[in-house]
Amino acid sequence: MDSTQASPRPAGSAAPTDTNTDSINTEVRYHPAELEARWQARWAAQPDLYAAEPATSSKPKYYVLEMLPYPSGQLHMGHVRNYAIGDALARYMWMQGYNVLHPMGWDAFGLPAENAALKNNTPPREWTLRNIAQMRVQMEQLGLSYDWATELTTCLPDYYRWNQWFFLRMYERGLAYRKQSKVNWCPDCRTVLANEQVINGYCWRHEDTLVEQRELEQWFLRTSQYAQELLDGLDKLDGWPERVRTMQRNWIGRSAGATVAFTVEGSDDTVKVFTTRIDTIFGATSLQLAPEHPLIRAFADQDAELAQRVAALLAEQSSAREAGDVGGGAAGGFGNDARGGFNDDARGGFNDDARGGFNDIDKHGVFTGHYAINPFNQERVPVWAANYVLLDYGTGAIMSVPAHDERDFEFATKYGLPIQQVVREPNAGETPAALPFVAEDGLLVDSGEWTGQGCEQAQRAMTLFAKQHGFGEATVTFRLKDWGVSRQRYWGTPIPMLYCAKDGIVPVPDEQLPVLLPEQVEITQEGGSPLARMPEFVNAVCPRCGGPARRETDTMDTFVDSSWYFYRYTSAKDATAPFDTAAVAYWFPIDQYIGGVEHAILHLIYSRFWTRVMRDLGMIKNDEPAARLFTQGMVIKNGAKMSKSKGNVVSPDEMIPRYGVDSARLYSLFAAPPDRDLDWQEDGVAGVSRFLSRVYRFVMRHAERVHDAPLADAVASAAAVPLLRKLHQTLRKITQDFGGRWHFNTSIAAIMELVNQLTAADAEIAAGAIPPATLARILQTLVLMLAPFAPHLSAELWERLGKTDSILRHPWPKFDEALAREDAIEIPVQVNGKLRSVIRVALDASRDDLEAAARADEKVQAALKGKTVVKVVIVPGKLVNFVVR
RNA sequence: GCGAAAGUGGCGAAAUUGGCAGACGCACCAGACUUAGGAUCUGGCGGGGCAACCCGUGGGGGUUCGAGUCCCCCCUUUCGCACCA
Repeated sequence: MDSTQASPRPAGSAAPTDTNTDSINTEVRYHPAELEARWQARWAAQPDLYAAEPATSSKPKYYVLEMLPYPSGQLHMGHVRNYAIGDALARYMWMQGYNVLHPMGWDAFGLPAENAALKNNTPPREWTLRNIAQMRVQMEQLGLSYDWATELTTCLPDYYRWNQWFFLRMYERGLAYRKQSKVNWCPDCRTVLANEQVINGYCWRHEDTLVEQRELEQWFLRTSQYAQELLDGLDKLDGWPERVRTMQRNWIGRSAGATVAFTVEGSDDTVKVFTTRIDTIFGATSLQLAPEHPLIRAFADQDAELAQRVAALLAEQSSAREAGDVGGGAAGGFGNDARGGFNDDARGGFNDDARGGFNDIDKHGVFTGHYAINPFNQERVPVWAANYVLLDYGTGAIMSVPAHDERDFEFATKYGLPIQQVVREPNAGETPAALPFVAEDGLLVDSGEWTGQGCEQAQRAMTLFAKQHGFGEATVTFRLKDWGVSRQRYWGTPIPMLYCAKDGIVPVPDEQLPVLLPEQVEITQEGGSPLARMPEFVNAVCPRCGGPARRETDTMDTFVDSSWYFYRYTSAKDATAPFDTAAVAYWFPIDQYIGGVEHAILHLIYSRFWTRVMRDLGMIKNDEPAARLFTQGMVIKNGAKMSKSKGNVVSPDEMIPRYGVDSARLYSLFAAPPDRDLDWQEDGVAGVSRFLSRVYRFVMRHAERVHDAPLADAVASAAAVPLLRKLHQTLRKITQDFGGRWHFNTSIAAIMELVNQLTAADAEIAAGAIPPATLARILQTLVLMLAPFAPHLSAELWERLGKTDSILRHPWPKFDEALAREDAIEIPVQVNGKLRSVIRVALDASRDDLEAAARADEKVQAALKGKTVVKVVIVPGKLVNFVVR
């Protein structure tokens, strides 16, 4: 920023004046670029301008946060919209007297930096830090009210060392563990992915890349331990969108039922099945096991032909998955989604109909030749391997009840397995329901001692019976699995673990943290983490025995970084702890969190988990990170999501020189309600810019008149009455919008209406029809109302009005209900529900007054002529309706 | 397939509880001021009709004095879930 701009020019010489002599054109004109640069320089000279007061402040606190971005290097209008919403709220809350925390940071680890390193031969750290510097300049140009003193960058050791610290704490408590298991492998990322990062079988970053399953040893965090609590907590999160809560409920996927052990005939082995319908167990006509089930393996080991058929089943399964890929290929590149927050990592556009087909693949199965015994009725049932049974859900085995389950019915029909009905419709005499009959309101038949019971009663009784006889128990199953956090990538937090030949897995001691990520590293296309090829990183000393140890070379999922970052903003420079617990106790939970809905499952479930872990470590008191969540809509252009591949990305760098920051921001709030998608139209930005220009010229025309005037609402002239009324109506609406619906588009429309009315009275005002004290009130209130939305223009005009205090902390004005009240209102008069006239009556006109006034109206009389009035509907303050024949 | 949200002028959108449909803005049209206008100002702007008036909120029914708003059926779009036993 040019230092010569650091002080304001004296009033009157601010903007270049036009050379012509026209009376309107000689007026000062709105030059946003010059005005905004000047104010930004002034603000930059006050580094603590947006600093929150410490946690000891007596003011009520307000923590407003926008999701931190991935530093791609370029802001787009999705970011601008996200930040404009948060910034308006922060500024409003400051003016309302709150102690506001409004920080910003960088989600700076991640794959794009490695890709860029390969492409440009630039080290990931350098590329990332350069992008951050560029984007910070862009943010400063947007005039956003961030306290940069609390800025955090997740790829720097003073941040990621705490990822490692938390990892060790979780390891100590058994919440971080290592296991060999089947994991999701993205061949394009060349790393493992968490379940949350696989969407319909595809990689979340590579929407055309089918995720493979690999058997690997990996680090996991025990999210499943908190599954029930994460689910229960959703009921209390009434400040979160229902949509997000539903998505999380689906993801957690709680299912209550029972496990029942079937004995394998001719052996001591049992097969445990999970069922939510133990009441239908008398109708079980086979067991279906996942093809990968250990028992199937055991059978196959002794039966070459079976082994071959199971292998064929598995092969078919994977080829069916790939068939689902056909036709999905046109979806188009990375979803550089236009919403703000973590963006460039997030992809959109998953729901092409062409994909997802493999979810509904044909059912295939193989009979193993073995049988199992139903413990309830001692019947033999055949044991099958079936492709529709999932290994990693429940026990990987089911009892198949074709009469009462659609999938089992389909399978049994195909393979000719018996179908045994054990539940009938509750009302006798009805024609029997078609099978499969899946409702749970029926009565049991042919079910031994439970025959005649209702389904729910039987479920309880049969579960208890199984428990008492030692072959079953009530079981709750969750879809939510543990979070696989190992990544075979370089640009992430090193997992602070060592492998010693003698002592096994050994955690890095706290005092050796951070385990620094080496900066000089060769990024290649080869598989595996480049860290594994660096002896100076890998070779370490075992802290237990002093012998040689090998360092873990996997890094952490970048979602670890964003799982707790908002806590550190409260004490971002703390070198001794992840955060100051007293500061967190004051600031948490976040009062308002704002970001895109694409993290409804990912970031927002991980951070809810992390919060609970920290609570159980005794570090914090809150159960949830954020009391309120707002998911803003995307910015689209020409009917499509902004994306590089479509070439319709709009950068603030092109908008700002043309229209100014205030215009770009105001447009992003004006063009649509913030929760809806916004169609970017440059003409619309121009329109908003014209509006700000009208405000500027109007205030500047009359500013001199109000210098030194005391403020007064007192109505001293007839001309002032309608203007003051409109002023207070507008103020009331905006105040209510901030506290309620957040429909800033209509807030801004209301200010436009006010300005239209004021400029229409321009000549009167110029002629002195409004006393200076009243005019001062009007102009100041107008400027204050614009302050959350157009901070640069407001600051300028505030000063031009002769105010010397900072508008940033000036108290938000209070509306006056009496002044806002209309003294007369227009009431529609209908005849048979059709509008016939509008009458003007006193606000408190009685029913009789209304009817008399309506009947006196000429148009109403014409409409009633020759008709019989059957009824008159009168709603005082609303309408009059004559019902006639 | 299941669930949710949405569908209003040429465009973005308003209409907080059933009560004047289309606020506000864009685009467009006409005019003023101009040597000039991507500036500014004034007026117009859902459709039909000279008019009185009629029609109009995805389509069809219904409730009501009165429906964009409530109920039923259907269509379309978006989002979520989708062998979870």
